[in-house]
Amino acid sequence: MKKKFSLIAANTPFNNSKLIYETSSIFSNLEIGKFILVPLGKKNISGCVIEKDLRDLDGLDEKKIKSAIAVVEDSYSLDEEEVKFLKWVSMYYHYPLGMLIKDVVPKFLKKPRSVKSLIGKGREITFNLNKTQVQCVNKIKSFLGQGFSKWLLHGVTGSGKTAVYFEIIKKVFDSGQSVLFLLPEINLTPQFLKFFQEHLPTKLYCYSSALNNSEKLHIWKELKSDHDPKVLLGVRSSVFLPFKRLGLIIVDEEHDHSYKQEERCPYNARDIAIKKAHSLDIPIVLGTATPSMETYYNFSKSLEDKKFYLKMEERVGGAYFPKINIMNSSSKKEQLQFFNSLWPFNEESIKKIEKAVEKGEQVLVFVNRLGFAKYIQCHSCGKQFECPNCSVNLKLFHSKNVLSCRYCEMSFPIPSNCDVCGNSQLIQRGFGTEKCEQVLKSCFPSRRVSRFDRDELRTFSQIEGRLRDFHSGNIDIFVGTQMLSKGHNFEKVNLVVVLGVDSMLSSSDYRAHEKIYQQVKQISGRSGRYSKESEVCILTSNPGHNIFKFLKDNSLIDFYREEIKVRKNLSCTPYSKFVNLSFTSKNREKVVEDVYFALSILESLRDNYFDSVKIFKPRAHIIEKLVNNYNWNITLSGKKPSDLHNIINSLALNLKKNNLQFKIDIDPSYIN
DNA sequence: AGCACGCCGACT
DNA sequence: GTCGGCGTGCTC
Repeated sequence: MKKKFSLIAANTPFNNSKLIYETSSIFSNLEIGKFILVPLGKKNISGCVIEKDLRDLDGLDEKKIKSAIAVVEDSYSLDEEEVKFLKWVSMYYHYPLGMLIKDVVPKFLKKPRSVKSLIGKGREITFNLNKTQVQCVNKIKSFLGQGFSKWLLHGVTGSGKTAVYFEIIKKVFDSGQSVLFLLPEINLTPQFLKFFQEHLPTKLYCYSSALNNSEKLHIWKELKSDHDPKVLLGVRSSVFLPFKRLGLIIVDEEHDHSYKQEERCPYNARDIAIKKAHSLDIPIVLGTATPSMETYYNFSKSLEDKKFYLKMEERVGGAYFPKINIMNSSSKKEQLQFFNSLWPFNEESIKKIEKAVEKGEQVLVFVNRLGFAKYIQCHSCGKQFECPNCSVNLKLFHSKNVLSCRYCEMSFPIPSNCDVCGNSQLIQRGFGTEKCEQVLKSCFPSRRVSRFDRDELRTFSQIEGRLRDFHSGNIDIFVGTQMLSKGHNFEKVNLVVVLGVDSMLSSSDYRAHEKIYQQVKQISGRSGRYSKESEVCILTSNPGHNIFKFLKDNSLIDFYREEIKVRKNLSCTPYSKFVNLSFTSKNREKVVEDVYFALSILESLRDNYFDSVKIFKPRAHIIEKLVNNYNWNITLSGKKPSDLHNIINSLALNLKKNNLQFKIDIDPSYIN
């Protein structure tokens, strides 16, 4: 009998993860998508069949090809559509298919632990939808079951997006189809889950990092075998789940950067969801209060695009927007921080907080940094205490009484004097949540001040406990990081104080302003959800900055119009596509040599074939040394995506010959 | 990515 | 001596 060969995608970067095996001796009819056990080196590993009956052995000597061993299990396989889809993701992100499959398909287990799907109670609920909500629902409904359509639901915080989602989801159920509801973070699932559980009459699933592999595999298998309509609430990795009869995808908080995976395959789940909706020919709804620049642009290009751009500009129940108050934190009086016991707050903000708590309200304080001080410095010689493994200063934590690095595990006891000059006066620079907590506690000794950050709260139940404390009124002032800014509904909060905006303003990333706008908007959404009068105080040493004008006037569209001009002039996203190439080595000279070698190849490729590609000079990553590895980048940009993809492929071929590895990040979420 | 192999420094 | 640290090289 003639031998048959198949192409297998396995978890190895070797040969771009695609390996050829002889499969005819064991399997007469092997299907694409099956996982089989194959020998690789001295080990047996599992891989997915991506092509069968190969005619071309890619110039490989037949003797070198080994025989596959066994099928992993019949019920554990991908179907051809999934393989096709994953192939596309692998191509688009230039990430080896076999490693992608390993990343997004739950590992095989004989007997996965079962997860009880929740059954919604389906209690009838009649929303009093306002006119805008009804219009949005009707528009989207009229396109359901009509194939692919892409919607932007741009609704300010508190405008009632959930009700709109709910109505559409119900309609999709009526036609017997399932819904994928994507959320950027696991902490946002409970509130939606609770609501859907109460009012939807169907099976509900949650999919997030809170599940272990066993539970993930169980859900994965259940989705494959069970055709009943269901809703799955999930984080980014759930775009890869194998739904049967998927009728709708919703991407909530579309602009959120948590949709971008930074490690392994750096994909953006929102973009993949759009591609998935397109290939399944179903509608997709992107919801947000602050669209990303690229989404805003995509929905404003033409009149036709604008038809799918739905705006909800009012808060339901006629609630008002908080007043945005920009405070100068570097007025003369505040400047002398050593004599100012209120720093990083100013007098005005402390007074506001005092007034609010006296009224029996609660106050939120946002700080974008953990710890007590950003770093410490010798007063005499200026020495800063740097991490020995990373090119960053060590951060001071009072609670743990250490200096520690946020990138590696290193921690040191706080030194009593400078190891260079012996001086014992070490100044604390910068601030974090701990510092703010301390200042507030000393300002308000009789009030209950509490912290909400990942340093203080390590487990899911700790987070829930602390939130319960706050909701029940046991906490007056809550100091937290971004993890407090999303999703929560606080009844008695009408004052929010935002600190640390200045460090974001000084970022070199071209998206910095967009991010600030989105974050501040998100944070202000926590204020005054149930009140007519509420306020957001932003402390900055640069109150005259343009961005604050837009924030104050609540004029997002004006801000975007201004910002998009900048993008156009600088040829940034959405006018140009970016790709980041990163090179790493333990040896600084080596990485610099590598990156300039890559540059020379790129330049000649560009000159000969891809003149639409723009190449930025190699430069060190913002944190050049990370856990003893030196990181350098080359950024490419261009208006022709195909040229970008082709130049990367050519570069990869060239560098492989030289045994040089690098990482590719398509549409990176920041550029330094 | 794993994994084995091999070379060197430290320690019962 | 031998245990174990991690640099290097290989895998259809």
